[in-house]
Amino acid sequence: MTIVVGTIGCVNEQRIGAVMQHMRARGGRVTTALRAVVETLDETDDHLTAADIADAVQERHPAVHTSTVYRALDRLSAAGMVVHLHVGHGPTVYHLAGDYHGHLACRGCGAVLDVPMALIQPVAHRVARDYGFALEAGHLALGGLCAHCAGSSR
Amino acid sequence: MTIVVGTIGCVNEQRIGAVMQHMRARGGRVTTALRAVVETLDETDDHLTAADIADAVQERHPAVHTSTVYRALDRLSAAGMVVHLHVGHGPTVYHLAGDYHGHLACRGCGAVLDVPMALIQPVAHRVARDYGFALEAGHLALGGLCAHCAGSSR
DNA sequence: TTCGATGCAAATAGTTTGCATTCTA
DNA sequence: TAGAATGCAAACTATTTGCATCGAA
Repeated sequence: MTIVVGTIGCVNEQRIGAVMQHMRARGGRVTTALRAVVETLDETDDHLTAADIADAVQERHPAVHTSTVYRALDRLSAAGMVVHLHVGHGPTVYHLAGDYHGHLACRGCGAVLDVPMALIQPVAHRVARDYGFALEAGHLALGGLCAHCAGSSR
Repeated sequence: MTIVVGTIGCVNEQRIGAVMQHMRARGGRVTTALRAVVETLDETDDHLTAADIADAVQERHPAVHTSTVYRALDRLSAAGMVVHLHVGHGPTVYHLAGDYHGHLACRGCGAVLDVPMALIQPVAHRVARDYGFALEAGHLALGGLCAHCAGSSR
């Protein structure tokens, strides 16, 4: 799979179409709101809050209500097309399900860093072995201070 | 009036006294509410939510308001005597600062497992080396499914 | 007797829900 | 045209804040 990393609006029509098709296949209906939510998530590499998504969607479709965005995200999550994660205090953030990666959240500036899952694997193995615990590391950000904030705080 | 703590209440008068003294030393005042919050945290090994703490405190001191509990927890956190962590969706949970440990939170049953920090160290080192990220692993629970829930879900 | 802490009420943020209506399949 | 999805308002949970009052040092 190719992920084009562009700054602005690199709409990946193919990927969006695939998501829509998947949603329809499982008995859901493809609506303006659903499509707009997926488009918004597709246009960025960031992790967006529900409010971010609602704002972006409403720019093009003012009638779409925030609660509809939440429901679309629920639907997409249930279908496994969207992943959400919790970042410390802050609100839940969402991104399209793609490569499975871990997250580092800086409590200084709020930035969320994606890290390869390989980095988390050793811990995942150990907690599985020692505690029988099935780690879902993509679902939660590890907290701390990023290089910049750690530097400026001393 | 003395109310004997029913069930288990392994009250550690020494530890509580130490916390109180520390709070006084830094210019704070030792109040009924503050003491009750610390006692509540001292009486358990669990990680309690603000609501849990408020309930327990109000059993003995009905006048203590929930917002006072939050303020006491803030004060104790600022002094480094209490640590809080975020567990997935759920509310923030608190415990007395003691040994520094990591947390595994089961999204099935909500249980929070304490794990020795040594288990997290390898990851902490790698993110420090590769990203300059200072991991604060005690502050966030790693999500997943505990042995029991993972077992019953298949 | 001062200033930190409290009680209360009210505000806030994030998210969910009930219900009548709309629109996709 | 059936029932999934929506818009809206209202509820809900967790937490914070303003302000007058109280009480520890």
